[in-house]
Amino acid sequence: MTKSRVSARLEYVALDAETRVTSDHHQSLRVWLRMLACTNFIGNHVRQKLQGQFGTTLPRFDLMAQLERAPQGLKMGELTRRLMVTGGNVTGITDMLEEEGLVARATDPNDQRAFRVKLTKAGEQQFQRMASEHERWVVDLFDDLTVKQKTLLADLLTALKKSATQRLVAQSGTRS
Amino acid sequence: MTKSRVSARLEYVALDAETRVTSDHHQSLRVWLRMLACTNFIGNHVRQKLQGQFGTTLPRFDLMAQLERAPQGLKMGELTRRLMVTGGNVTGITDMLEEEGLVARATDPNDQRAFRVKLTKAGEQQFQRMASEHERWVVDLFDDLTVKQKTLLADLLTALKKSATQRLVAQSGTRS
DNA sequence: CAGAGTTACTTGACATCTAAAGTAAAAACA
DNA sequence: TGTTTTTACTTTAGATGTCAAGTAACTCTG
Repeated sequence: MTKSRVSARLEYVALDAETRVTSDHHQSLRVWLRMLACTNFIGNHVRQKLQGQFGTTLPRFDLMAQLERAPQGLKMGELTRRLMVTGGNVTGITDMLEEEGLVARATDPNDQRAFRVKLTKAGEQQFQRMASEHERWVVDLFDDLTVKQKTLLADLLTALKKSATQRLVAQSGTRS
Repeated sequence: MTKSRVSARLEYVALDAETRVTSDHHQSLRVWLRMLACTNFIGNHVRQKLQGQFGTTLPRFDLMAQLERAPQGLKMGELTRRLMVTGGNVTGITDMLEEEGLVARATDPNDQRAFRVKLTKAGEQQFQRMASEHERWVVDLFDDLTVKQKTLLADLLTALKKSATQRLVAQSGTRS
């Protein structure tokens, strides 16, 4: 009810200068919610496919994807940064993947505290099988967008990431 | 291995018509990853703010946000659809919010199985306080984007959602 | 109206996640 | 050199999340 009322309001906003202010004010929020919905939708789909066809999960796939492009291995901290999750989480997922024999922790010769996490042979093989399928799924979902639209979307996302990062830096700078 | 080779390849793609096909093929994947990174980044920020300033969580806020625009209340199933999460999850979050006195389950007169979940007075008040802050955070993160850019982004996301939805429908249709 | 199938929700097992506290090694420094 | 501080990772408690099985109420059929 209310949701449709909101949508309805947005429809005739273009006609009403008074309401337009409200619309502009809410624009960022609406874009954000739409983006979140989109991401959830696609993410859910990919997750279900990954579970159904390979019996694995999205976080495990993501971690393996990071390792796959780092043949020399990655330290836990590096994985934390790249996956944008907390360290404890990386520890847990790595434990799981290690139990499954897909990754291995190798001691870092330069630092006894750290590990280099690498894909095992089995991990590489499994990842290769999953990666091409994974790409197919994503490409398929994006299929109605033109190359130009995708380029535009990528650029806007880059701009958004930059904006958000700078705002965050500015804010934390002010705080101290 | 393959992935880093891909990145390197993407650099000089503009010069090579033969390779451009490959680039186009990977474009959707790259857009998707960028979108995911963006969403995670902003989501993490909002979550931390919500935790720090109001001691609550993003899923609770999201659920309350849905209820706030539905004064007559929403059934659990409706929440499931809108939040795009499973029913068990909605049950859990609703339980928490109910314990905190922010929402209430009212029996549905037409259906003894169902509830109408509503915000309590306290819930409404708390949500109002959170919502304006929440919007400030988001607006701030989007601040470097122009109105035109945000409009464009919203439109592209709508197109993407539509594409993904249709592809999904087409696929499940084929399957049966 | 009785039985079968649906629907609405909850429960249980388990995998992610975070935040915060803990451990041990490395680095900085006095 | 010996102490302090950082850094790298793990552990813990608790909140989400999924999926699948369970329960109870509705609906549909004959």
